[in-house]
Parts: sequence; structure tokens; C-alpha cells
Amino acid sequence: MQIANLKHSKQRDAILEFLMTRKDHPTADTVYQNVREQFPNISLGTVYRNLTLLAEIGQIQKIAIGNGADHFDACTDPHYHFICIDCGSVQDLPVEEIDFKDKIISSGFDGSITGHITYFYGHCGECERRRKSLKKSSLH
Amino acid sequence: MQIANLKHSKQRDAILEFLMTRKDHPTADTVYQNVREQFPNISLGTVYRNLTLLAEIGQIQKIAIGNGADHFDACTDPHYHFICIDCGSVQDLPVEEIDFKDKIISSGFDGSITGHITYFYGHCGECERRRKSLKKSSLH
DNA sequence: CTAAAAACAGTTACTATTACTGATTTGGAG
DNA sequence: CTCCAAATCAGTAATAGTAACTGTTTTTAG
Repeated sequence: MQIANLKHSKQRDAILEFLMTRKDHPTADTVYQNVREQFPNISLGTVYRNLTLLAEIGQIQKIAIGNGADHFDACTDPHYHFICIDCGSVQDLPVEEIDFKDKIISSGFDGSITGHITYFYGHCGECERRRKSLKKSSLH
Repeated sequence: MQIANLKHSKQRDAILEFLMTRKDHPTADTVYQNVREQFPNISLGTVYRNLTLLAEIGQIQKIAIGNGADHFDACTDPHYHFICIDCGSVQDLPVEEIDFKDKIISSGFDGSITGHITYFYGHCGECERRRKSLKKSSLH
């Protein structure tokens, strides 16, 4: 995690700028497809390298949702994410910050905790509506 | 997620039995390596298929820790996990159950939440000690 | 302006996981 | 118990996401 020895690059700027315009936390591939409009021969490797780098220096957040591809979020304020179990989309969730410190029962754990990640799962609004209309149309 | 239409298999039994003897939440590959002692020509595909199946019918828990391989836990009681950011090991963490329901600020979210997953990150006891002794030995 | 370091594009490699194959096992019906 | 369809298997090939490598280009401090 070297913060010094960083040189500017148009590609990295473009990746970060694109990410800041999006509220839906795109995957590396989505970033690639979009930045490619501006830099037609940018490499997918460059996108990965810069997303990882930006996450390391804390400019963006990496969201590793178990199955499938990682997502990236240019908003670094602590907040929670919701993942749709139907379509896999990721969105921000307005939840109060939770202080776990007083919840940890100290006995029996000899390491140190530096942070936590919480993901909420369920059906997003769009999929919820789709499920309802499917259920309705399957009645006979 | 078919719960009916299930036939017994020695391989599945062995996988579940092995998982129950372990408290360290092994990966699919670790399960494979160990069950292979009993079934020398079990297939890795069989291990994956059965771990997925067992997770679907709720007999085990899948722990998807972002980077690297998924881990599996035969303990299905709700509890929290700690992931070491140095060595990647996973262990149980004694933390009070957290009720998020009253923390969710309802405005602006139109989907439905069915559950949440929280992972704690940090340095496990072993890595903590290794870091300290490294730091000490690098002083001059 | 120059040169070393950083970043690049393009490609290849790796790892975890899933899907496909034809053979074997399981368990209920006769 | 025997038969047979469904489930499961072992083995293999395929996929996806990501990281590593290579030779070239860009950046920036001096």
C-alpha cells in the first residue's frame, strides 16, 4: 500500500470520475465497458489495477458480495449496502451506524478487530414487483 | 432448492461428518483433501455439489469472504465470524445478536430485506503475535 | 530536456467454481 | 428380492473473475 510514488494517469482519473457519476456500484467490467467509450483501447487489466489501487488508498470502496464479481463504490463515507438476491444489484441502504464494540464479548478472542462489513440481503423494489406480477399471472 | 427427491450418499454423509469435526470453517478444497482419505477417488465436483446442496437445505452455512475461496461451517446457529486480514483464517466470534430492524431508516427503500451478514475483520491472535515479534526484530 | 519510475495495452496464467459426460448407486414399487 | 427411474457419482472440460507478465509509452523530479 504505497501512497507515495504515485503518478497521475488519465486512465485512473477517468475510472474514478466515471465511478463518481454512478450510484449503483458497478463491477470492474461495467467500469471497463464505460471508460472504453472515452479510452477505446484501455485494458481490462488497467481497470482492475486502478480499482484495486484506488481501494487501497481509500479513494473508493470495494464491495465483495460473495458470489459473482466485486462491485466498487466511489462513496467512502461509511454506509451500508443492500444486495438483491434475485438480480444481484447493489444499492445503498439508509441504516444507522452500528457500534459493535460494546457487543463483543471479549472472552475467548485473542486477536484485534479493525472493522466490520455488513451486507443486507433481500428483494429489491424492481424484483419485488416482478415477483408479485408473476405470482398473480400464475393464478388460474 | 428441492428438499424432496434427496437420496442418501456415503460421500455426502462423509462431507457433513468431516465438517462437523472442524471448528475452523474449512474451504471446499480442504474438505476435499480430507474426505479423500476416506474416499480416495471422490471428485472435487462432488464436494462442491454437496456443500452447495447442504447449504441450500440449511444443514451447513456458506461463508463467502470476498477474496479467495468460500468457507463452510457446520454450525447453523446464527453467530458471527471473524476473518483475519493477514492469513485469511476464519473463526467464530462471540458477539451479541444484533437487531437491525429498528435501525433501518425506512424512507427511500422500496424493497424487502430478508437477512443480513456481518463479517468482522482484523488480525487473528497468531498473526498479531507474529507482527509484534517482526516489529521488535526490525528495530536496530 | 532527460532519465528513472510508474503506468500502460495486450496477453497469458491462475484459481475457484460450475457444467457436462457416461457410469454407478440408491430406494421405492411390484 | 428384483427392477428401474431418479439421483449421484468420478472424471473432465469449460467458465468467470482476477492477477501476473512483457515490452512500450507516459509522467514528473531534477
